[in-house]
Amino acid sequence: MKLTPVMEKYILHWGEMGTRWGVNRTVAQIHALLFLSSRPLNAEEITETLGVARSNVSTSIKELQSWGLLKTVSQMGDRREHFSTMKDPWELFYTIMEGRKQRELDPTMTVLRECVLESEIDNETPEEVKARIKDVLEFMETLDTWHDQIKDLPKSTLLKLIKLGAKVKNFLGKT
Amino acid sequence: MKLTPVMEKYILHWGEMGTRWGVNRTVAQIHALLFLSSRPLNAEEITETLGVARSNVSTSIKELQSWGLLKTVSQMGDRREHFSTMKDPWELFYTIMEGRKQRELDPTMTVLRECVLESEIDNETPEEVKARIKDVLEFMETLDTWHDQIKDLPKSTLLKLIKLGAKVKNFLGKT
DNA sequence: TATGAATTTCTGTTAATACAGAAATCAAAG
DNA sequence: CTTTGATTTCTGTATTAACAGAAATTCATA
Repeated sequence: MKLTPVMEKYILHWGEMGTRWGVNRTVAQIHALLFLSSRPLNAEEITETLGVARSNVSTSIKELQSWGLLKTVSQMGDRREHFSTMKDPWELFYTIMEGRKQRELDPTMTVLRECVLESEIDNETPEEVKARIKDVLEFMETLDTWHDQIKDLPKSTLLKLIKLGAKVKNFLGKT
Repeated sequence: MKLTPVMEKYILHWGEMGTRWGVNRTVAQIHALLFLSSRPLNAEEITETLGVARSNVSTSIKELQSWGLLKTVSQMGDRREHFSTMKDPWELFYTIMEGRKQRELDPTMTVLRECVLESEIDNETPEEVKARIKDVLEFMETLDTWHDQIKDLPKSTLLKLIKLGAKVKNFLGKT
């Protein structure tokens, strides 16, 4: 697939950002490419367009799939799998949030619960520390609940909620 | 500073999580240590407690400071600087959000705006691609506005907003 | 301004990660 | 059962990041 300079810029930047999010450059670049592409691409096309190793593409596709970011499309008369991704930034955002929740929030809450349990019986962890850990756990549980509540809301509702946020601020600002 | 097994577990886990967020392990561990600590610690104490190189602590402290996560405290009769961090998870969360916004959202919006401008005049970027990039930019601007609106809200107000979110969901669910 | 303690910067080493290319495995169609 | 194309796994290399120790710098105090 032929990239225009702007598409290249977009993809390269996305790749850089990816490294800040704990996914490697190639993974982020592939996602950006599929996001811009008007049609599903197969692994070979991705390899050629981005100029990375075929094997790298294979690994990265698996990674993107584990995030639930890829749709796999079979085309008539072509054995090769073709990949595409969601075009709606909101949907994308949610999917990534879901992934982060599973990879970061859930395991952390598990560890924190263990910490709370163990500190109840170890007779050496200071009360202050116990309380602090409980605070973090509670905070994360609130985030988790919130995530649960909004994860299925349609985009339009979410936008309303955001505007609501603004109103609450204005209201509170005047009192 | 002496760590109990639970504190150690907490700090080690936080370090692991740090690597998923683009900060290195030591940075995250130092932050976790200061978070649990009942008093500000100096660089030497941090070094001994975590068993990492003194120079590493120095670099990591600078990194944490650049995120606005450290308070520096001078103690009477002690030339050394002592460091502490916020104890309120919400405040912490906001501070990190602010940092991420500056490091990720802001530069990305800049690049996207450049992409939009350049694609207006390059006569080669497909309309579809232009639209897609604009969508992402618009999405990020919405996030940015939202961030602006809620960043100064007190914790209590935010909690109310979250509960409101639940109500909106329930309401919509019934119609 | 000289001194000494503390911090920061510099340098070399080690460890971890990203990556390409080759080899092996798998799956569908004839 | 074989062929063909695709994916996955394996292996070696290169790049990046983490780290320790040494050197240099900073800064408060005398």
